[in-house]
Amino acid sequence: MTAPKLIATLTDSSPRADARAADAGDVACCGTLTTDVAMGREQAEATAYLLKAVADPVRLQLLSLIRSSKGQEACVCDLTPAVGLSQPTVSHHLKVLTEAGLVTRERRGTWAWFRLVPSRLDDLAAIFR
Amino acid sequence: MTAPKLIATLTDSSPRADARAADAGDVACCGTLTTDVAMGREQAEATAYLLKAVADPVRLQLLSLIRSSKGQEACVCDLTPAVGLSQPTVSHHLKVLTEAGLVTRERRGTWAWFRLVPSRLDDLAAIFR
DNA sequence: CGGCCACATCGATGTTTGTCAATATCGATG
DNA sequence: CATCGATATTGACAAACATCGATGTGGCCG
Repeated sequence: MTAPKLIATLTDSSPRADARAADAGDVACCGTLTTDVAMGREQAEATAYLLKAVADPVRLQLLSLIRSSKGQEACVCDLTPAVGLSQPTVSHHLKVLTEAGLVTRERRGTWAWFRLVPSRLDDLAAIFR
Repeated sequence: MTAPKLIATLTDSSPRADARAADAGDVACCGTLTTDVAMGREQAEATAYLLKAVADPVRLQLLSLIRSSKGQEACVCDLTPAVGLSQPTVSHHLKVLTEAGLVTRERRGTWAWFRLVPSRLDDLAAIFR
C-alpha cells in the first residue's frame, strides 16, 4: 500500500478525567502513566508517514504553489523553475506527495497536472485539533 | 537559534482571485504560475523544521502519552518503558520536541517533567487551516 | 515513422536521522 | 564527601533521504 489511512490525532483520546491526582502529593513519579489511552505504535506510524510527506521545505513550497495557482492546479514545467531544483527532483517530491494522498496527478496531453486533495489536508489539520 | 518561529500556512496567502482563467482555453501550460503569493523558501524551511519534529512515530507517541497523563505532564522514567526504547533515545526525542518548542522541560528533584505547549500545537494545526 | 518535448525512473552520492552502548552530569541522601 | 538513581551527552553505526545526471517512456507533430 502506498497511503496508509489510520490517522490518529493527539486529542481524540481525551485526557483521563479519572486519572486524577494520585493519593500522594505528586512526589512519586514512575508508574503513574496510563499507556492504554495514548496513541498506539501503528497509529503513530501511519500518522508519521503522512507528516513526513509534508515535513520538507520543497514539498511545502510545492503545495503552496499548487494552491496559489489558477484553478488550484499546476504542472511540473511550472513548478520546477519555481523551486529552483532539477526536474527529476521535483518529480520525486511530487511522487511522495501523490503517494501520501495529498495531491492527485492527471496526465493531460504532454503535461502532468497536479491538484490538492482538500480532505487529506483536513486530516493533517485534525491531528493537532 | 533552536526554534525558528516564522511559521507559514498553506492558506494565509489566499488563492489569487485575480489570477483567473487566462484568455486561452487552458491549453497553455508553462509560464502561468505566480510565484510571488506562494510560500517563500525561508518560511518553508521554518515550517518544515516544526513539522519534522512531529513527523516521527516515537515523538508522536511521546506527545500523546504526555497529553493523556495526569496533569498533562510526564517524566522520562515513565515515558521510556511506554515507548519501548532505550533511555538515551527517549531523551534525544524529548530534546527534539523541546527545541521545537512543543514541550517544556522542568527539573523537579531527580526527575525531569515534560509538558505540552498548546500554543505551539495550535501553530501546527494552523499550517493546514 | 522519426524526432521532439514533458515527465518518470534509475543509479550514484553526500547528508541527515534514529538508535544504542558508554560515559558524563546533576541532584538527593546517607 | 561518597554514592546512587535519574537524566543528558557523546560517539558510532546503519538506514533513510534529498539531490543530480543519465536514461527510459509516453504523447504530439511534421
